[in-house]
Amino acid sequence: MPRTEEQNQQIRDERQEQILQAALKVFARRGMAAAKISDIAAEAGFSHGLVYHYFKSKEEIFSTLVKKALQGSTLVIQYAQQQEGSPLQQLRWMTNMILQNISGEGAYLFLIMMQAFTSDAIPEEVKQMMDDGLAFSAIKATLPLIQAGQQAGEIMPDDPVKLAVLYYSLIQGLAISKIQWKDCPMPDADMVLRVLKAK
Amino acid sequence: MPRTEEQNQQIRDERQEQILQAALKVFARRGMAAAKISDIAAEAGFSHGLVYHYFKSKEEIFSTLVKKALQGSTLVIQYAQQQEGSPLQQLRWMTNMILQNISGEGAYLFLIMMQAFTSDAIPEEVKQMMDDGLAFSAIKATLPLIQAGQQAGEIMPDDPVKLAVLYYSLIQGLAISKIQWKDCPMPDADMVLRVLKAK
DNA sequence: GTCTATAAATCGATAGAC
DNA sequence: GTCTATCGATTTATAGAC
Repeated sequence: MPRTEEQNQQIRDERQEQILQAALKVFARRGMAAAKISDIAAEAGFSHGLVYHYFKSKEEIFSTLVKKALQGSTLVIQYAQQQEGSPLQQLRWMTNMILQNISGEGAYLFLIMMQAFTSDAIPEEVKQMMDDGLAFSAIKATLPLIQAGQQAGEIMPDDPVKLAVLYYSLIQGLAISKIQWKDCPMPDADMVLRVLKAK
Repeated sequence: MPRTEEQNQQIRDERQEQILQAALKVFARRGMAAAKISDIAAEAGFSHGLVYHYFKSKEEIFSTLVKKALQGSTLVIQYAQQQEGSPLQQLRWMTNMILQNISGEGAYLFLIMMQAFTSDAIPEEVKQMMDDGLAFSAIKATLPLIQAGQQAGEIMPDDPVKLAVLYYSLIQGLAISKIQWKDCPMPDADMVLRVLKAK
């Protein structure tokens, strides 16, 4: 009895997701360039031929992951601004979400994004995504939140861009620390927000 | 007229340093795996054959750079503890040194170290260096400073390890931000130390 | 849909000329 | 000391069998 088209579609979706999950781990651990298609295939439990059945190239897999990571990070900021409460409370909500994310598999996505930002050895399409302003969108999108907090006297009066850099540097650094040292003690949101809060 | 042995030695030292400088840039930009020997040779202005005349392999070049980076970072901590003043003042001195370093070429060394920490695709010798405790030596070496500061009431009372993680995460994140965004506004030492200071 | 065999290209490393 | 030519291994990507 042959499979229905519906079942085939389900298999395809499943495989695609399995490959992406496997690729995320391999890319994070070995980097885009050092990651071999055979590594990804082995991690997912398939032959390397199958990977090429679902993705045109290694670059396409990497691009897909970066896209997902960027979308995810902009979403968190949007949700934060829809939360109730003062700007500082919104920032606290967002920080909590991010810290929670970092503690799980989410740290890998941070590493992928960082590779995309710092490495030259990435697909042209990914470079494009970075240049198109999506790159600093996180900082830009957070500026209104910071400025509102400053007017409310909750956040220290200083260059908002500098404060945003400070904040995201800490977040990014924590994600890396978590990967470097799996059981490292993680600070809570309020400790992170000390870099922003008014005295 | 043939060169004297002295002149030859000088040429060798010079070439070795030129290759290391070029390799630092290439490794930081492309990662250990993606970096090609021909890239390094081109950056230094030599043929790829000459690189192999001075280094046994690509791995050896990478290991040499990681070693230098690790030595440098432990040195700063040692010097900091020899500075006069309170623990917080010593930390401020150290933070200033690091921030100054990051603003220049030093950021590349941070990236190299981070690759060494996070990537699986690195030489066995380098992994050894990390495992041998040199890895978290920065955090360990800073603990006395933090604890002294807590007793003096200058630093907030909390798990010293957690505070060290917070501090170094921020430092590391700032180094990465600086590479991602060459002209990003950098905070001063006191802004960084807000994550440690007592209220 | 999945696998194995294979082509094509890339790159680390060496040998030998100058 | 420096360069060019070349080997050998690895890896991406494809073709074709099941």
